Amino acid sequence: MNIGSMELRHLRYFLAVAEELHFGRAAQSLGLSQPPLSVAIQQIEGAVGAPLFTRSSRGVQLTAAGQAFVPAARAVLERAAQALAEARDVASGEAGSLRIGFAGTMLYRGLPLMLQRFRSEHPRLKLVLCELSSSDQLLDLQHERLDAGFVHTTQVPEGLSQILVSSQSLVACVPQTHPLARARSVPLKALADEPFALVARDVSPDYHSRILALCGAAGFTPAPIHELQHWLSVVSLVGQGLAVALVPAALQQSGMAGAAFVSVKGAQHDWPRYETHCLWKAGRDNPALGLFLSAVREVASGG
Amino acid sequence: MNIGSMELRHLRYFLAVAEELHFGRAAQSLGLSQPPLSVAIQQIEGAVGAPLFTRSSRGVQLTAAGQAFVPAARAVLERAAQALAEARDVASGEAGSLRIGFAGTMLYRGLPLMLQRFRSEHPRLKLVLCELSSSDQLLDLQHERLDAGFVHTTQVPEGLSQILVSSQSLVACVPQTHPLARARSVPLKALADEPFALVARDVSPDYHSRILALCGAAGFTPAPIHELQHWLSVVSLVGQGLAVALVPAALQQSGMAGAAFVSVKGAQHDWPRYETHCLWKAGRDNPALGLFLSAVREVASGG
DNA sequence: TAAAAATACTCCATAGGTATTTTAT
DNA sequence: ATAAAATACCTATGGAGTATTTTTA
Repeated sequence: MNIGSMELRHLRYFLAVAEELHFGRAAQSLGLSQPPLSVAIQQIEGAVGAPLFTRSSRGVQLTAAGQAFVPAARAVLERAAQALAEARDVASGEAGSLRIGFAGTMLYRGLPLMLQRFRSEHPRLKLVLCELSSSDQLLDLQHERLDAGFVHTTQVPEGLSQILVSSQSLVACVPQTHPLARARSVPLKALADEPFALVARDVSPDYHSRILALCGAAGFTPAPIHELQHWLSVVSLVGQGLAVALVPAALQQSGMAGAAFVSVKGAQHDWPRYETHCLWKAGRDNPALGLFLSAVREVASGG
Repeated sequence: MNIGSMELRHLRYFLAVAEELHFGRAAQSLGLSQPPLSVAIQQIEGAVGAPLFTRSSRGVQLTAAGQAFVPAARAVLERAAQALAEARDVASGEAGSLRIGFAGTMLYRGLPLMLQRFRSEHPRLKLVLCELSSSDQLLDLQHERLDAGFVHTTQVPEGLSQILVSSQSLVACVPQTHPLARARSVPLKALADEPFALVARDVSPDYHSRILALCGAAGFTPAPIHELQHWLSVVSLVGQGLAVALVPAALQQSGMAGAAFVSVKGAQHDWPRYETHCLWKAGRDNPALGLFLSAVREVASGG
């Protein structure tokens, strides 16, 4: 008998004999008769290549190899039980890990609070956070490299489900040195003749085109246009007096120096709002995801 | 199926399917046909209590629980192989541990050298050293609480085997301030009127009575007699000017302050020598013991 | 001689094989 | 229509039972 034919059964039987030091009683405690137990022990001894017990009519003793094998066998059985339990826990959602994507602005709108809450409620669930642009997240969600993502998009692709997490208005972002910075609100058209900062089309194609459409509706085409890779870069550029922008209201919390935020006149309900959705691939089977989504729903509705 | 009926076979099969993500190919790689593999996988899934794979005609995918189970299952199999290897190594004497007893004076006669050599030759064998009186060692050897012991005795009890490790003469030990300290050699009778230090009868009954017999043969009965628990205490007492003694020559290396060693006139081959034997219980099966004993034989004969 | 493990044999439970069906794309 | 897993059913290995022998103290 080689290692390939060793089974947990052999370890269970071995430990029973090591415990009782008596084949008959060990067999009884295992609920079988003595001869098959003798056979099984001979089989492990074959696998080890050496006797594990010395037998005599006086009783049974562990050999040195047998003594060494006791804790080892116990460890295997424990590890096996643990393996089952782990898988069970992951299946029930009590343990496991989730890869969560998020667009940078979520850092100013609910994400930290939500994660903190979730972590304290489910300490055995590991969250792997990935800051990614909205479009990257959509790809990763579809390829199942992410379990869920916080995304800014109006067009939700086929096969993804969503929860609306937050909806914010767009506000004008101008340098503090700019004359408009002190106004209570400005008409969109007032931004017409300024360099305009936008997140790059491929980072958030949806909003890129939307904002251009808004400007078009207000009767101007912004020029020149600076394209940035990140919303924070947009605000930073404005803060340095180099552009104006239309940004989600949440960015007022960014604390970026030199940037002022002013609401836009005529920004009513018909205006596009800056919406954040939590997306996930429907039919994904990570059980922890269900728990995560209910936490998201709670925060989205409650606070 | 509960945990008690899980076998290593299931883990092997699971890992094969997890590897191939295809029941047919996995079965082939395991050298069996597909249906029994399907059955076995259903059995572990039963043990886990949740599916480990999502099946479709497109192929097979691991569920979250399955993903968690892969490393766990691998760990169990590795641990099992390790358990066999450990026991095998102990059986072959390559690993394991030995409890070695020794009388204190062995620290000055070969023991450190011998252990150092043995350790470098057999780094995976752990030696547990126990300083014990000769009589305690005899008991522990017979009760198999020790694998081997370095003992001073002439009477070797039944059932113990022995190797003569060293044989030293007895020398007189007197205070450096004593007039005899500067002599080249002294007759035993010169110690007649001094307080006499001995190791206690129950620590080394053999030598206790032998030394008294020697004194008797020399025509005197030492008095008063101080009984110490340890040879070093004997030398220490002498060093402090409170007694004289007959001690094994090895104690000259102890470096104890205030004690001088002088050979005894008339101490010829017919004198009892102070012999150290390595003893072990014959028929003891610790395979590492064989290696240890051959190392002892080497040192005993060679150096 | 007695107590205990090993052996001999018998049986059946179940692992594994073959043929077929079901399922999903 | 096809590819793949599940099911049904059969076979046979080997695990477990009973009776007996061997061993050793």
